[in-house]
Amino acid sequence: MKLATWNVNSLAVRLPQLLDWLALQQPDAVVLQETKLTDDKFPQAELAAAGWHSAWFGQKTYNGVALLTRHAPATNVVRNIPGLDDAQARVIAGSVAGVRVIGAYFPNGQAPGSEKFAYKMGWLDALRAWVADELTRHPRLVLLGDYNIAPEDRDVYDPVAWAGQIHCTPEERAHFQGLLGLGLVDAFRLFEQPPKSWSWWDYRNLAFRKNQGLRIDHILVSTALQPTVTGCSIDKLPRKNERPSDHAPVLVEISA
DNA sequence: ATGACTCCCAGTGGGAGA
Repeated sequence: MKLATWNVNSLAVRLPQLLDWLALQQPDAVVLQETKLTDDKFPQAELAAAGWHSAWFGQKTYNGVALLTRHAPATNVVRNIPGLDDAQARVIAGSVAGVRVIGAYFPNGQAPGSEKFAYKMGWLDALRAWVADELTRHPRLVLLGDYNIAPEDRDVYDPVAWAGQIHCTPEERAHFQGLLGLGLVDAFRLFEQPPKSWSWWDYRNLAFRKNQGLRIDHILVSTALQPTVTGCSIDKLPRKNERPSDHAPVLVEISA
């Protein structure tokens, strides 16, 4: 099966592109972040007309996530982290063909020491505890989305300039390692990849043209699934659109 | 360079993103 994650930065703006991309890639399941739509505005009919089942969870202006599936509706759908009192719509999980799929839009964190950074840390604590629990029930699990964390210096176009900055702080990287410690592996790094592989490029400064970006969108697979992973890649093509999201989709292929 | 762009809600400016 083929799974994908894409921060679309407004589903209202990106829906035509998303439909084109789904037709091209034909994934089995896709998680979206930053839909920026209240639930009443989710384009369920348009996606259904294109052959997609949808589960969604949004809010006004910010955040918002969705889980699209090709063959059947996702089952046992969960919205946000159980037990975490969170006003922000950041997580949607569901079971797809025997795989537990958790799509997440991790908090940005703004700047180390800020209130939003503290929120990010608390959210990451809750996520880790919940994913640990999910793994006991669902050994075949994929955690994918916009992590807003660049795990290593090789995931940053200018690691000196970004040292200690948001997405690159030791605290955020420790949380990423903590998720790996649950028994998850970064699918992208299971394979040889082009150097300077990023999933996000700033809209400003001709950053995409200069390939100045960060790898902050990730697909973590459980150790039970790891032997069945046959590929993982970033699809830069949508970032070349006339009106792109600032993020590119990431895809993983699982043979089982 | 505390910028640059894009999106949103607002309403002709400002917050947020990363």
